[in-house]
Amino acid sequence: MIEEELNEQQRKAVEYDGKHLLVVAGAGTGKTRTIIARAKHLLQQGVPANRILILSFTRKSAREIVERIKSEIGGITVEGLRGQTFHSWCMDVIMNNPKVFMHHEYTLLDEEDRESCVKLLCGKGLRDKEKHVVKPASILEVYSFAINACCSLSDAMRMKLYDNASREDPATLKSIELNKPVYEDIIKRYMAYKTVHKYMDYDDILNVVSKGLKKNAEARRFVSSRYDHILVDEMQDTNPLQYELLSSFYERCHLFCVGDDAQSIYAFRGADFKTMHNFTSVVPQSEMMKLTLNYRSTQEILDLSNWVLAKSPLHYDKELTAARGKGKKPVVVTCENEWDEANDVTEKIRRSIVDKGAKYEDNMVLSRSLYGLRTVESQCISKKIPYIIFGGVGLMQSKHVRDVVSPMRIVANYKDELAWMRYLLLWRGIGEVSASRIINNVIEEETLDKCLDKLAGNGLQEEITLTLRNISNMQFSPSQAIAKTLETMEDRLKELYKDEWKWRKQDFEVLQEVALGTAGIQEFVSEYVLDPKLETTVKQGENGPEDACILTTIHSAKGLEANICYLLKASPASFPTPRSIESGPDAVEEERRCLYVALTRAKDELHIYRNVHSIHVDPQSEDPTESLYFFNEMPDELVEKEATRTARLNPEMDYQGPVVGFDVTDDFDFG
DNA sequence: TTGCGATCCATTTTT
DNA sequence: TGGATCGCAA
Repeated sequence: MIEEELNEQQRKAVEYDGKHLLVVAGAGTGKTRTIIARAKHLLQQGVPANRILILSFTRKSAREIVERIKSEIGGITVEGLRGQTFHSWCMDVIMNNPKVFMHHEYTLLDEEDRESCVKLLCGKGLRDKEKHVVKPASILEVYSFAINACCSLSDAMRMKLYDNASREDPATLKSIELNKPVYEDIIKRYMAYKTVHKYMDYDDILNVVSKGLKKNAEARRFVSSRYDHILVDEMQDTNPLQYELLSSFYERCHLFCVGDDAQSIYAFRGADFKTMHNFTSVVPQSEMMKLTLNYRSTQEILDLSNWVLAKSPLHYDKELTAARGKGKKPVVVTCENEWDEANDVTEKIRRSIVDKGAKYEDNMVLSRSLYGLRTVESQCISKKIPYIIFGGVGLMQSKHVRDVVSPMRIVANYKDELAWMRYLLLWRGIGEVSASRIINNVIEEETLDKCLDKLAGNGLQEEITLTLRNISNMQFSPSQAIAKTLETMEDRLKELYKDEWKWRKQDFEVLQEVALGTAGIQEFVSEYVLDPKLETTVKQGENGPEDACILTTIHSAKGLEANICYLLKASPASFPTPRSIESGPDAVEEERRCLYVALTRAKDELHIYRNVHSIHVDPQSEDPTESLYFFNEMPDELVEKEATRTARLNPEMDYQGPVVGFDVTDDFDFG
């Protein structure tokens, strides 16, 4: 057992014995450690493990916390201790209380299903009253925001479609009022469609429980009496809907919430970090505490992070101090373009291994977007550097896996129209029209078997029915069902994916592995929507998956740390993005917090990349991408500067400052 | 109606 | 870079 020392602030929080507590914890101040210590403290006080609930925002951190508790707490039984996302917890609540919520036999829609659903309802070429094209995705965005932020449709439209324009702007208001019926119509039809087909989307999971508990005092009493303590991680990402949900537990449970307002980067999902500032007035009988001592980074890295935050017009009241003391200054690397950047990053990674004896996993590459990781990824491949991508499209979302899962979904719930559609369209000779006809013909039957009999009567290719029958006969061995499905579908899949099939096929071995952990088709298909266990993609497993460098989006990096961090594309027009500039100051500040999250991941070394053109940026420029650039006017003493060879050879580059850490041996290998 | 090829498009972030 | 969409031929 690792008995890590808690500092005074942490200990006070951990041993808090009032009702509700919010711990405002800066980056690297031991947020997770505090939650774990709290859980441990409660267990030692004799609180049964099954009366403690740990909630987090992402699956990754929920999983990590529970794993760490299990490994760090010896001697006490942690059986029944649960760490879940808000979504998976609410799903459990729905399943355990079927009579209260009445949604236990609904099929979950994932993001893609949901979009095809709305596409269906929109028809093609839908336009609003001002003749602008309305994209199904933006309807969903507005709808989802309204639910999560608990706001009106008009407000959601204003935030999402009108760049968060002022509430008073008459032109905007007029436009919203004019177009609202268009959105309202589709949304209503979407909601009706979900009800008819017994579908539930991500937002419904929270909404059903939150509203259900709020309305029904009896249910509230019953459900909340299941727990004594609720520990909430990443509190700054909690949106109004989740607040509402938690409010049903104020009375009977103790809340222990941990978060950092400066790391709030989920405003696009309705989270508002300012709510955290009001915690003590919103939550009755609550108190607030702070953690300010940083254990992760060296002072130099924190100095830069503090500077970024201090330049914000918002007041974060944060000045982190490094418990570890001095180290190396962050390095700003100027490069020519993204290939030059990727080359330099991968070269540094390679050298950290060869020269310094580091492991691959000591290296973390951070990017604003998934897209931005591409170049580094391809360099990793050509240089044979093993890597893991966090925040990537999981295996479960990939096309070929969904293809194979679709017949399984049909068997799990043969009324699942969307699954039928996807499955039938796969086959040669069946397009949208025939597929709809077949579905209408078949779906009214009373049992799956009758359904299949009727399907067979349609004179279709034999494999279409055979695949479904096979799965139906293997209801309780999903792994074998996958194998059998591959047999009957392989010819068609080969035809569809051509030479890609060779590598796509390998994914199914992993999928079968996952399926072994579930009791049946039913469980397999519903679990994968909520918790696709394969959300990371490991490639280039030269040293096996145990040691690989981490490529991640900043959003997925929250809670992670690494000795050496590389922040990509920290150039103007990237920090902040033009898009956020258009959306106003709030969005720009969210970008700043994003940058802050990125900087504070680094323990020892931080390399910040920007392109050559960033050097010419004029803070007085008319162009907001230049004037708002976060690294404008950065004091020289905070960082070291260097340039890649290519950038340096660029004749246009008239950078006068010192070029540090650059010599011939520093260059990359052209051969 | 289906399926293929060409063209154009845009690229935040997550449950 | 690929992805989604559009238009055209079978």
